[in-house]
Amino acid sequence: MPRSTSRRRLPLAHPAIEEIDLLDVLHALSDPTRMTIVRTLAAEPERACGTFPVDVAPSTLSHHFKVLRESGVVQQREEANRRLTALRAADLDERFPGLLGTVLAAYERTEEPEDEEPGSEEPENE
Amino acid sequence: MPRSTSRRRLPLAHPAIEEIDLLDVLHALSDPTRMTIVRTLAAEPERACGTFPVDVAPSTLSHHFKVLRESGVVQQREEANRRLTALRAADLDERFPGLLGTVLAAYERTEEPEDEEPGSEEPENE
DNA sequence: ACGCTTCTTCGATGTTTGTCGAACATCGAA
DNA sequence: TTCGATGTTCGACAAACATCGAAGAAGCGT
Repeated sequence: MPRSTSRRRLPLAHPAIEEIDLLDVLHALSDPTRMTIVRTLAAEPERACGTFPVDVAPSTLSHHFKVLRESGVVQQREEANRRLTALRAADLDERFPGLLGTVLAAYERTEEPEDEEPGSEEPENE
Repeated sequence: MPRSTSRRRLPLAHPAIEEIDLLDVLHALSDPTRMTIVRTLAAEPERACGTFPVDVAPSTLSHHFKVLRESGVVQQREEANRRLTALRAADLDERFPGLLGTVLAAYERTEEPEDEEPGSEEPENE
């Protein structure tokens, strides 16, 4: 059996900062599941794939991570048998200043109550 | 014969400000043709459908306007023969402060040279 | 009344997308 | 090495989407 030493170890192609396309980012953010992932990531530095508060099959989740990664929104690194995902907040902010923050703020403003926030959960009154 | 007086005159259903959905807006903005429309509109108060610098069939254009209108990004009104489209910049800014401006700025930052800008066309040097 | 301009609606078409289950790969632990 | 936990890749599939051409509707001009 060909021991390719590791297949998941392949560089995990992330786009360079200058390669990040705005339309790709907007598209990546326009899906509910992916937006949840991004919001969750905004509150934590890093997180394993399987630990996100989304309700889809593992393979579907994997697909969404691929979209987010290839659009430059998130970054993934291998750690043992897990894959840790992080927001590329700084990179995005360099490429598109203020964009991520504005989008995130816009989302939170919309879904204020009765929405289990992944990060802080202070009951905000509108 | 029922003179409905006009069919295109129907209110042209636009979502109310509070009805505007962020994910719908992001999706609307994630298409190249629609982004061009929005950019064009950002430079002018109003414009007729057929006068946008996009290269698609009229029916396709109509479809894109529908997406933009139903997501709350643009507003359309009848004027004689034509349908005038305008950006709902103020509404969007009330709903999602800063979003439109940030996205637009992000786009311009990306496509600096060799992109025929719909608005001003001074040869800017990067 | 007739035609011209503008724009929409209606299929049709081919592509992309979100979703799943099954199978596979990797790593750590027993 | 055998297991279990984690994730990915591979079809498959239905729904959504961008696109077009043809046909239709409204209004302006002649």
